[in-house]
Amino acid sequence: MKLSEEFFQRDVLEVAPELVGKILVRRLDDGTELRERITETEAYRGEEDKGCYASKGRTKANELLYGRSGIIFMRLCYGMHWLMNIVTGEEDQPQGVLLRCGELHNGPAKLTKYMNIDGSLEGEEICRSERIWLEDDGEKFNVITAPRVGIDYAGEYWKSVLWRFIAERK
DNA sequence: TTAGTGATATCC
DNA sequence: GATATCACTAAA
Repeated sequence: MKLSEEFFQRDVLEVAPELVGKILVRRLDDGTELRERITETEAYRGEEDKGCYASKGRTKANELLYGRSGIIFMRLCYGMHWLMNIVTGEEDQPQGVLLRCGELHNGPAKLTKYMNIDGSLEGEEICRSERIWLEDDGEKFNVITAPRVGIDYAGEYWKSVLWRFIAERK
């Protein structure tokens, strides 16, 4: 079952843990379908979240985060790694889910590399796209929480908040 | 541990 | 305009 737009229209703190265990499907131009279960996500929420791209206000680069839910927001990191985010929540609320790793590939950039995901998917609507979408196969997982990674600069509070969600098979 | 890589933010 | 920073990975 494909995930609907309503799924992403809720607060990121509801969407992120529920996204864990869902299946990311990527259809390449030659018709090949790649699928991988998402095993780890992170929530980024609002301008007050120092770890969020939007913490320094709205810019051209993070504009998509403020947009409608279900839109894919790509970030090029360290010049060579694509990280994939999905925008959630209401319009004008900068929040989104980072897909941090899949069942077969640990590491956010490995996931996108394997899936052939790059800047060309920026702005794609994940509920309407023919190139990439998410499916729910009904399988349930335990979701454990942990502090987010890679935001040492964000300060003690935002560093310690448990907005990282990891799947654990039941 | 360190190099590689490039967009963006921040500083002149 | 320049440079400092960054949610990473692979190779050593």
